[in-house]
Amino acid sequence: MIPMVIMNERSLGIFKNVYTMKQKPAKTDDIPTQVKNPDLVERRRRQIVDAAVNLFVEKGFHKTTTRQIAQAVGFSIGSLYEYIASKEDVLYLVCESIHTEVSKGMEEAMTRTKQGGNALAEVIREYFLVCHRMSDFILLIYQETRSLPPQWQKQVLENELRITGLFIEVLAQLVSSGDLKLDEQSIELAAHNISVLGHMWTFRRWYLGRHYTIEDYIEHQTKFILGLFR
Amino acid sequence: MIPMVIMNERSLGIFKNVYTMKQKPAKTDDIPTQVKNPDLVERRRRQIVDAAVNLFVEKGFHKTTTRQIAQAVGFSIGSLYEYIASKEDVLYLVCESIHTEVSKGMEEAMTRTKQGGNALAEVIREYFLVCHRMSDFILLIYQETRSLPPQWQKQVLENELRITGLFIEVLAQLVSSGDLKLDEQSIELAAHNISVLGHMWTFRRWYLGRHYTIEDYIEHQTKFILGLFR
DNA sequence: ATTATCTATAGATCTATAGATAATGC
DNA sequence: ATTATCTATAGATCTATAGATAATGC
Repeated sequence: MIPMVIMNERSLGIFKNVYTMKQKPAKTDDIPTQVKNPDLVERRRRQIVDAAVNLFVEKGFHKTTTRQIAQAVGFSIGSLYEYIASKEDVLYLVCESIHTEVSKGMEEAMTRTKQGGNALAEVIREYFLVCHRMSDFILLIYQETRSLPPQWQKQVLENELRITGLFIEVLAQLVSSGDLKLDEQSIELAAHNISVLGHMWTFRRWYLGRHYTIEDYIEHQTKFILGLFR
Repeated sequence: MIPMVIMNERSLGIFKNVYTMKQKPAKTDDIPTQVKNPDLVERRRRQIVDAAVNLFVEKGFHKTTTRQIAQAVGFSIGSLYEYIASKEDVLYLVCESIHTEVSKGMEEAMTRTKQGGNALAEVIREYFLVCHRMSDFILLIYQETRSLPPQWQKQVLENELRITGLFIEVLAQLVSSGDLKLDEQSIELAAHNISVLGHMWTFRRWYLGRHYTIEDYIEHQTKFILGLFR
């Protein structure tokens, strides 16, 4: 379950509905299949995703062929097309799965830190660690979202907003508890900044990774972000 | 000419050679051509870049065909291959040209603001405006750098570092003039952050552009970045 | 003669499907 | 009988080049 963003509606009215969009019906309904057994479809699609995500990370979407995907999964090209209708479908399944993984990581982090004193620093830390673990996959989303058909592209972008919404939630709580004084727009932009600084570790890792550990990075960036609130 | 990063070597020794890498010989030397006249090569390649960049922005690199590029330039597929040796060459020319454009914008900005009182805010402003103007093209680099052959990929990443180096330079001057107290690593990361927050406007524009003008964005982000230095 | 450009196409893929085969359950 | 899987290939590209043609300069 994706936690809804809880916020003070009076002070944060503009965020209503933007960061809380319901998820579309599960992917099983979106992508046509010739196979009747739903459990089998789910299982096989998980296999497809597991094989494809590695190929996409390694060679990119366009340079990976449907045959390579089928081979990596361990069945024939014909069978692959029983579970999807096009190559783009595989990319969508992959993007979906990555976002689910990130969301799951963040949910765990949120419940683990909700009670703590310095909630913001804790959440930033957990988020950055998720970005660290998911580095290759987040990068993939940056690079290949545009290869998706428009309606799915939109869905991936909404997923990004949902994660940004988690930071809005934390910041809004700090505001309503009086620990922080920020207007609506500043809260929103700060939340986007946190999201993107997490991603920065993934797409500048070719440089940062050679000069900083993830712990260095978290420490410095947390100081930087909290600098706003002095 | 790319301005070298001038810095206090004692206090900023670790940056030596990393952000100041010399540019490789001009692209004309890197990419083979069948045509003898160098002026013609340069002129035609400019035409190729102008046509290709728009196609790549519109459809992406992989979904653009060499025939479409040739047609958009206005000559035959055969002629196209007199000026390049592979489709990847066109992508490299495009990436090169985008970086040259961004660098040019930043150089102008740097000379225009160097004398001013609040140098950092001015430079940030000018940089963000460059990102705004070059939005589609910076996004393209994020998406397609990985489609380049490794040696050119590396060159594109070095170009990114050069731009980050400009911010290091400005920050280092503030430090040496006593207006700012920051250690080496914090300066470096702050410079990366500024670079990436400029890019953020390009890759989250689908959302931010509907809620903020570029002026709003500059105002808020400048406050955010300067927050570090109170 | 030399340089630049064009036409026509070789050669290599790659996606997606039709039709055949094997496995499963009544 | 029904469902899942496989083999073989149609059909559609797409990159890159060979060889022919046109333009330029001595």
